[in-house]
Amino acid sequence: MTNLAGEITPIWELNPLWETLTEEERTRVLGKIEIVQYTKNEMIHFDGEESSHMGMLISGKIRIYKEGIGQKQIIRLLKPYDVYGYRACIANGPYNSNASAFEDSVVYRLQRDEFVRLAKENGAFCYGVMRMMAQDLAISEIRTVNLTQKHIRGRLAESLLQLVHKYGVEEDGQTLAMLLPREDLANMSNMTTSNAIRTLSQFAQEGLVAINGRRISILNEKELEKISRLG
Amino acid sequence: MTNLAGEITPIWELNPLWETLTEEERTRVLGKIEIVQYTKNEMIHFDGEESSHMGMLISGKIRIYKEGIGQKQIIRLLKPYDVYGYRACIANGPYNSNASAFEDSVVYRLQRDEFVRLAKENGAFCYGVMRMMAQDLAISEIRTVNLTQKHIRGRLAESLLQLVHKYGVEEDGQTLAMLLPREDLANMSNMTTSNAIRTLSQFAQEGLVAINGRRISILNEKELEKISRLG
DNA sequence: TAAGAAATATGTTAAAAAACATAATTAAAT
DNA sequence: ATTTAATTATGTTTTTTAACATATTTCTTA
Repeated sequence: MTNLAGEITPIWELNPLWETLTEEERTRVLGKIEIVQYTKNEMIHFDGEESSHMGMLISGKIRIYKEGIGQKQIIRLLKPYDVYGYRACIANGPYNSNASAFEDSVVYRLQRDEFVRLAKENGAFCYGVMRMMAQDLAISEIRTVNLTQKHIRGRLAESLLQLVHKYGVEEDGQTLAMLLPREDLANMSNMTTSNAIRTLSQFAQEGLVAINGRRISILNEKELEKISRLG
Repeated sequence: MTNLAGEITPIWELNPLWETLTEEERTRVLGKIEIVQYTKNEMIHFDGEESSHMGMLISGKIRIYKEGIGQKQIIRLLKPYDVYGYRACIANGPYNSNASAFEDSVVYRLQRDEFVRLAKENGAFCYGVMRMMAQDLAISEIRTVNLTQKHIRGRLAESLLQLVHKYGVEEDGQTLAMLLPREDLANMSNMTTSNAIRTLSQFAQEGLVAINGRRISILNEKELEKISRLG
């Protein structure tokens, strides 16, 4: 972790979450933000550790995950301008998941007390944070059912589609812009790495995807959706 | 569903969530609350249906669940003075789960717009609702890992312990106060009904619990905790 | 650039859980 | 009170997934 010096881009231009801040709050917050850099695979925070900051990813990619019984469970992946750690700050308690940099990443971070102060003094901001949390809660509950009830093929298909929607594809219109190791794909999909590798290569044999090392191209999105839907 | 007439008990005496309301808001809200009765197994709301109300359970028990691929998934069980449906109201969208009365139940319910108005006009109330949601989100994420990574015995042990902590035990200090059909126990624990029955009877053979029809007594909580912890 | 480590691939075996089957018991309805 | 339906119980089979094993390839890094 390295603290960087430099100009802070006005955060309300990066994520509409901050648009409800007053002029006074904007000035204050901009003065409080730290620019922090993490290197590939560096830990950002730990499950169980008392929350100290919330953050907004500026560049790079971050994974949020929990350590299960011998296996990691990726809860969500972040792309630039996504925020993280805000739930623990609001709960005024420990983080309930780990965060680590997927690749070299830069974040803006804000101390818990500053963030909580905004939520307490600005009702519109509070309401916005709450709506974001309501969204995350719905996603989490849907996810639980998907991960527990779908079979391996359905879970993997779903993860691939999530990657498409989260990070998009390259100019060819089908190659995932996110180059994810099989292990992370497995941790997203609640399966062992072996099974992620095996199932992905089955998908390739069936012509649903094309594999070129870590580069995965989605050849038949419709069919993957069907596999995901039917479990 | 039956609308009942009668006095509304001041809700801030039932659940501290409402304590932040001003005198004016208290009077207004009390005038808006409806008393509604549901009979055993009656549906209260459906997944996907546009949210119209949030509610607070006054008497009885309610299950919140999602329909998975051919199997229900119980997300949480409510006891009196728990609230439900508030997430969908805040998100200003559809419910993302089903709610049904586990037994004859009475609820106080409040229209979405009224609830949202409180959250928008009263920052302290908004903050309280948000903290509750932060709690629910943490629980949901922990639950996902537990349900996906623990084995059957671990999942069932965990459900039994949850029932102890949620609804408590009878005067003998060990018999669950909640008489849950095996099917619901299975739906809480992400397993088939057969496996819930089989595993529970294994626990009984091992002296961890005693079964008397639907009455389950917890004989060795320590050991159940161990089984739950180790998966 | 070579050696070592990590990641990917694929086959085989073992364990876990679902599906299926059928009986016994209990609860509900007439 | 008696029939019917639902729930509980338990055994057997099949499917699914993890665990294990071992090449092969691709990245690191010295």
